[in-house]
Amino acid sequence: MAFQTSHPNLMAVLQGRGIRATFPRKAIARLLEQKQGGFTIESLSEELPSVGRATVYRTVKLLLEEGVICKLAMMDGSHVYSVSRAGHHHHYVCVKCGAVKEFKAAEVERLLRSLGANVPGHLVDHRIELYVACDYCPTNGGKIAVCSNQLTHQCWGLPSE
Amino acid sequence: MAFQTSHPNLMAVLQGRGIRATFPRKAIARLLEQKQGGFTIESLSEELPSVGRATVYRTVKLLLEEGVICKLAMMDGSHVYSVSRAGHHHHYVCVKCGAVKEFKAAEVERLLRSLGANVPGHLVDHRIELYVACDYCPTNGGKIAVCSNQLTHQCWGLPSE
DNA sequence: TCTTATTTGATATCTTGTCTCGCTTTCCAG
DNA sequence: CTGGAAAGCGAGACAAGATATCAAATAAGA
Repeated sequence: MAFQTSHPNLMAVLQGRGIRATFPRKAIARLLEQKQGGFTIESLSEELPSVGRATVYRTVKLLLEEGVICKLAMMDGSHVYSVSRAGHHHHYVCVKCGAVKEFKAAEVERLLRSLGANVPGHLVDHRIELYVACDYCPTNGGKIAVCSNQLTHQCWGLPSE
Repeated sequence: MAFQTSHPNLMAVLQGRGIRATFPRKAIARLLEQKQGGFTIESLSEELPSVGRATVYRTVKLLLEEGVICKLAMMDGSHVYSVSRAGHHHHYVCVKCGAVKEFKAAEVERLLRSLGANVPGHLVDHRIELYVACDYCPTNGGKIAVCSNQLTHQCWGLPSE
């Protein structure tokens, strides 16, 4: 299992695709580069009241298409996003506070290859999410908004860089 | 990997919980017991025009709570349901026609146990979905509604019981 | 059969996300 | 530096999926 915490320059990623560096996009990129845990569109929008909701959705979609953030499904079907710091990976998600932690495991890839061999057709993609109740998290109804960066940080016991 | 095709009596499951056997519920249960592949709320509602949408949602929710059907996320975030015939299992989903096939694999369970050991907290649940493009399926924009029972059946090459 | 609590369907509402459109901003050619 | 075409913006309309409301209908035990 390997963890990586490089902080990509999200705006640069978009510009590399010929996308203009506007004020709203830079604000979103800057904010996300600092995020430790997961985030929702809702929470992003609240943290950037000067940016329109539509623009938040549009920018998140662009970042998703570039593969620098991930969209994951919570147990209740709602979505949480997280900045993708490693290459291909999967996620632990705290069902209490919505914190997200990436993990990579060679066994998972091996397993997928073996499962794919039994399929009538071919494997196109997959979704693997592990839902965790973090002992350090206060129960707060699963609303990520209540969970500050410090909390999501602490939740997974990450080093406070 | 093991497959099971028992057809549970869905209405009986609900009655066991003290829920009344009304006409709409019996109609939904009867229909689902015959379903081979996945289904959407939309498709259910179309097949049972005499049953109100709200009742379809309500009954599906009851069945979900009883654990006799599964709700899975497609790649685009939309949802497909399938009647759960085995115990704990995961799913192959055809991204072309929405057909769903259950699978059980001891390796998956082993892997989950090992991953769970590395978690700061405890594993509450997980989600594993494999997206497959079935060679036998006509491309139809991913709309399950176009895919009759025969088609989903044939899609996975199941024996025609 | 009677009675009551449950369930239903129509419809309103809510949530999440996309689309539209007039105005603003970016950024490059000149 | 500009000037202007093209890209991007925000507000709000719209769409899809799902839940809540409530008067009327109905299941099921007395």
